[in-house]
Amino acid sequence: MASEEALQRFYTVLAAVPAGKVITYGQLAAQAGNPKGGRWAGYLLRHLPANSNLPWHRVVNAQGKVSFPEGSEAALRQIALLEDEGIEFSNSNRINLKRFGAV
DNA sequence: CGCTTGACTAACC
DNA sequence: CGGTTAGCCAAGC
Repeated sequence: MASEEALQRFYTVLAAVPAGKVITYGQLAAQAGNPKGGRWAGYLLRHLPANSNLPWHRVVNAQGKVSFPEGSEAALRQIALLEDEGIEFSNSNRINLKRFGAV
């Protein structure tokens, strides 16, 4: 089914994101075959298998920011992982997608 | 089958 | 730049 193929592409693309780079939900969904599946990407990431080695932390929204409320443990964890990979954050926890964008 | 919800995005004001 | 509206996708009830 196309859905399963899209899902496979989604995981493939996500796994293909190099360390030190980030990708937006929209781009991720677009490369997975759903140019308008931004929400779909978010849904999948949210229901991601716990024992997967997928770099979910390299996925940020179009604003170059974490899609979690600032201060939340999930957001802090993601930011910490990204910084550990060399990603730099601006004064507002924003990432320069022009520099760190995987696309 | 139809409405609501959600880790989204772009356009508009 | 912040708040609102509309569009899209898939899952849950």
